[in-house]
Amino acid sequence: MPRQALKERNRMRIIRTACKLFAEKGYYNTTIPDIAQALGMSVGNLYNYFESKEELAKEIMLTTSRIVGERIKVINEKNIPFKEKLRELVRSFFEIALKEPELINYFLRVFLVNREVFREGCEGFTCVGDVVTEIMVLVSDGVEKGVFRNQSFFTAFTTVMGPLGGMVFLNNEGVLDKPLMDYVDELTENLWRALSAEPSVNG
Amino acid sequence: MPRQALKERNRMRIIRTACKLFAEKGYYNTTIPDIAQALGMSVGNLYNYFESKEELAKEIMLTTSRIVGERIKVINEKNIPFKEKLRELVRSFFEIALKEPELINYFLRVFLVNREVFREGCEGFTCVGDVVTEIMVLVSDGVEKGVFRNQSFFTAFTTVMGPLGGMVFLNNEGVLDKPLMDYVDELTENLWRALSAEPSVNG
Amino acid sequence: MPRQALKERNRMRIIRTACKLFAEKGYYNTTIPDIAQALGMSVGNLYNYFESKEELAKEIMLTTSRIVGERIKVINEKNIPFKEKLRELVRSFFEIALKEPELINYFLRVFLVNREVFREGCEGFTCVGDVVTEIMVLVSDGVEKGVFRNQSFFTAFTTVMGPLGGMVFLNNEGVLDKPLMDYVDELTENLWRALSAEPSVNG
Amino acid sequence: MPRQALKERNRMRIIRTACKLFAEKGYYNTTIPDIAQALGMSVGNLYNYFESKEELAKEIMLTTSRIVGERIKVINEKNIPFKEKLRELVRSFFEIALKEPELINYFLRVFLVNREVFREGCEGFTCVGDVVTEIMVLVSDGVEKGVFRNQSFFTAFTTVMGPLGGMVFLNNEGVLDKPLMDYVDELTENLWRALSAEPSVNG
DNA sequence: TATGAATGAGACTTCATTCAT
DNA sequence: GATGAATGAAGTCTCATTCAT
Repeated sequence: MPRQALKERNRMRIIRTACKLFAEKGYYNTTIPDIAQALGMSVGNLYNYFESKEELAKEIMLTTSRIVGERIKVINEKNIPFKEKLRELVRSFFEIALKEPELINYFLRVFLVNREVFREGCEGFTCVGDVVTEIMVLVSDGVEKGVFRNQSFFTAFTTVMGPLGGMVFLNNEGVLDKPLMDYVDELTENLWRALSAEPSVNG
Repeated sequence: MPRQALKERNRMRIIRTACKLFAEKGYYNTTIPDIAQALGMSVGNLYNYFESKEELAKEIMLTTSRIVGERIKVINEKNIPFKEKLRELVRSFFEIALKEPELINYFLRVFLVNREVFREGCEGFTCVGDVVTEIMVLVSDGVEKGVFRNQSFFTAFTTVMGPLGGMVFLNNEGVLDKPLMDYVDELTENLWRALSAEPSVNG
Repeated sequence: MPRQALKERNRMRIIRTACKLFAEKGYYNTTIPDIAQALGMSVGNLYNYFESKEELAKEIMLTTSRIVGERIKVINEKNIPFKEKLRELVRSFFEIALKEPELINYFLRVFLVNREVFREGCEGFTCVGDVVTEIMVLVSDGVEKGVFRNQSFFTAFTTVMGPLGGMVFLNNEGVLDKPLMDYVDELTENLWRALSAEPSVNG
Repeated sequence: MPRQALKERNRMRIIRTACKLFAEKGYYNTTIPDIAQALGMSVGNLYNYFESKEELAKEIMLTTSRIVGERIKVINEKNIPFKEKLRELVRSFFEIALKEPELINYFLRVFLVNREVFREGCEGFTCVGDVVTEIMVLVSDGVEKGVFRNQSFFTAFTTVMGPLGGMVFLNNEGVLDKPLMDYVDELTENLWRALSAEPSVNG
């Protein structure tokens, strides 16, 4: 394998491992030696790949956002009714939270919270652009097709992502009384009704 | 003023000041000397009031939750339609976020994120019980009156609180293109539709 | 009760309580608040009786030495053979160690070890003079009567007190396989032979 | 020199230096920065070698006990009368106390006194096993050969070590009126008589 | 005399980062 | 590229002592 490819392979290994640790223990409770040890690599060598802990955190967010964004993109490209798109989104989000929890938890526990870390270089959500973009596509497609009410992107975005994040959080905390997946339909119904253009009698 | 009352007054001053700092800079970026300095008090004396940084953080969450819970309680006790209750909730939440941002931000930036800090002593959301209770009352009242669909408390809870938290977060980040208060109606409409028992044609 | 007497009574209570705490936990692991709490007294008031932690420690040693010294004096004044005096000394020392362990342990764990605390004001063993004096009397009486060999006071002193302290230490550590009192005769025999003027064949 | 060996060399340097400081000033009066400064090393680096002050203290005791144990072992292996073995023991102990006082003083001023530090990991005198073992060998050899009276190991142990420690202590305190070495014969005589199997007229 | 809140110096420990090998 | 010993600033917490009440 060429030099360059080996380095890239290592880079990805570091990102994945560090992502897991950060997501589990939080940014400030994960030390560089922790990460190095989990990788079976020396501390010094880590710095050959990332110039600082902060930069590593940003790279992880970029990569993670790209991965999650692609999953949503697949849904967007499906030729199914919008209510089913929402259901797929919920299901897919929950599935990631269960199978690759670090992807969602990194977002919830590292990105959303340690704003100071992402201040420079992630202005205006650059670092999570891929996810934001796909949600934007989902919503504006629906509006364009007359399926969703026309509304500010921000309310639509939080209306969708807020509950998703919330359910995953509660699941992580172990307070849900059923498996996460059992909430898919109920939550989908809420999201659908929230966004749908269908008339509401008292609305 | 008696000794006891003075001490209690001081305790509250510490809680309020520390809450602001934690909410602004995050738990790990706020040091005990920072708090002491903001209070014009010695570091050692802080420890006469709270036995550790963690314990202080928990007390803040308890107090904060009690304050916010009472605001919601006022709404719950109003004799107005449920859609208006939701609107009041959104308005009230946004108002707090604007006037006393530390109350909401402490929750978003400290409690939700630094789980390790609240592990012992806040099991099962004891520390935020007051807020959770009032939301629960709001929802189950609505269900009882046939105004809201019957659904799992958890989905209802995240459906309401997720978007609220999300909007405040975006406002903090400065990405919204209008003042936060301008989103009240739009968001209320989403929440109302999401919970409402009114028929949805395709639902 | 007159003012003066009340104060003296309190002084003794402080000395006894502090002695116990110091003996149990060591000088540096016992805080002034610890002592105040054990006394049900305020920290500030403690300083009305002793001007510093060090001074308190010295007063304790003086008092303790006086108490132990008196016990030995009683033995010295008995009209019994010297071997029996040694046996009484061992028995008495062990008895104190069992019934009022703080008296011996204060000496072993506080006085002998934290020399810096007793540097000023306890020069040349002033603080434990009473015990030293009585041991000196015991030995020189024996020498005078021709029962003990004439030897340097220091070797005689350590020959007697070293093993006594050692046995109490081992007992505290819980490593002895019999009750402390069961070692009285064996140890007495050693001490007697060590000091005795009787001829030793190979000596 | 290989990395590994350098690290080990450093480890020993730390142990020796810290031993001296602890022995001179006591455990609680010796700070980590004190030790680091004496070593010309940074505080942080000390923690690359020992994970806490307590652990360092235990390692020192182990090493020190090993060194002293070996000195006694040499005596045990000599082919000389037991009285001479005792004399050699006394002489050797005093010699160490004079030339490498930290070895004995660490034992007297740190180990014997700060029991809380050695509670975990040094149960049952594990940390000073080497010295205890050699004394045990000396005594039981003598008993076996019929030179010493048969007696409980504990009384024999304290009968020997108590006076040795006592003399060194008095020497440290500067109260002896002759050089420490001048007491060798007198003390040997005491120890010999204390342990010897030879008949004692009144015994 | 009695109280206990307040002080502030200082203790132990952690950790991102560097750099000689 | 890889190693890990070394740095040193900074964090949390402790505690003898004081002093206004």
